[in-house]
Amino acid sequence: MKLNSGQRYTLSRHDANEGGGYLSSAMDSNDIGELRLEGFLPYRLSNIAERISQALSLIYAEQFDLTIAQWRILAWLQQERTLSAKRICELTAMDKARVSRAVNQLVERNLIQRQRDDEDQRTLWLSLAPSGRDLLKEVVPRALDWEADIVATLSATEYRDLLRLLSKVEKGLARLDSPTVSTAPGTD
Amino acid sequence: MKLNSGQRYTLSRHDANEGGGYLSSAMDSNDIGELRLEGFLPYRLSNIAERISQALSLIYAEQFDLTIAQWRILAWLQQERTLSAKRICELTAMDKARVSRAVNQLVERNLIQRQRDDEDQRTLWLSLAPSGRDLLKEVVPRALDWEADIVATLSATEYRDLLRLLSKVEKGLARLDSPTVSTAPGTD
DNA sequence: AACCTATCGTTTCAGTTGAAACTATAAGAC
DNA sequence: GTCTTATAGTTTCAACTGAAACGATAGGTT
Repeated sequence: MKLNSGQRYTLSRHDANEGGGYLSSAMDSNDIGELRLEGFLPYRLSNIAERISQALSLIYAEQFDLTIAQWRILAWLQQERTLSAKRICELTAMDKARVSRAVNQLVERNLIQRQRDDEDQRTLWLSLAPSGRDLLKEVVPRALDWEADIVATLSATEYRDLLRLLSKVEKGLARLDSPTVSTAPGTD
Repeated sequence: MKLNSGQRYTLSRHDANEGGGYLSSAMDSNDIGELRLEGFLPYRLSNIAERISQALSLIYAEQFDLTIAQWRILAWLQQERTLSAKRICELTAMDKARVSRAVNQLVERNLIQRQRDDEDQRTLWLSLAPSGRDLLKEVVPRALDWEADIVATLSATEYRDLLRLLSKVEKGLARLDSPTVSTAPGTD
């Protein structure tokens, strides 16, 4: 299988897509060593995600004075009741410095509360403060309303399919992120 | 239709999702004024996109000393032969300062060329230099290979569906991005 | 010609970011 | 007890970012 215009490279984790020749857009590109960005998933995803984030952050920022980091933390706390900063890092894929700063700003604004763990003085448990809960009651409907507008072009089935396919991509990602567990029992 | 736990808000661009009750995840949340992030498309997209970008940028950065901005510009130039900085801004959703700096770095490294338009001295036409073309011949196969690994969990149909659904979302976005044309003749 | 407005790209500057250093706590080894 | 190593979260610092100001060019009006 001629993978890419004679170029050789060493680490090929998969040898071939057993179907052969599907994944049309990307594979077509591959055959001649060129890239068609419209068919390159990383590009498409980050492009769309960035546009959406930019547009959505207008709601967070202008109307509620929240950064994206702050909003994400609030949203997760609303869902999980209580979380450590470390867990938030994992959930949001933000680094701990960013999380630390956003958390501090939220605490200063009295939107969330911080409490030391009794058994491990290093960890702080974060949870929504009443005013944070109130704020979310205003932001969340707007965010959901806005999302509904965006996806109005999709049918119910398409919407579900999209989420499902994204989950699959996420799984593929996780598989590569932890290549050490290749033969492990698997925690899924 | 009870949209969100009694909260009222003024600008609701759509009145109802005529299907009613579909978009399960998001709409379920909406009914009780809470947000389930797993079903919130903006969150899912930016989360996955960020993880992918982070992972992919290891290839660009560590092995080829390219920032994401630089890589995007190279990839677009490979595809379009010649572009102005302005057009690159539109294509990549990056602001012009960022593009300007990335372009300068690429010119310094002799990966791209810059040439003034004869008729309009303000615009500079950018194109790949031979060494830039050579570099891409190395990077592109790796990027495509990496992508193939990620989407190996998807069937050919699923992969195409995903791209198609992303396009639909993009269209929804574009529709909202230009809300000024609501009553105008419409430039679509 | 002079003037006004618009556009392309660069630069400035203040705010944000993340890698690495750091502080404080924990837990195991001796 | 004292080491040593590990972990949670903070802070430092240098790099990056983007909004706004800028310089240069274009095109229209008078």
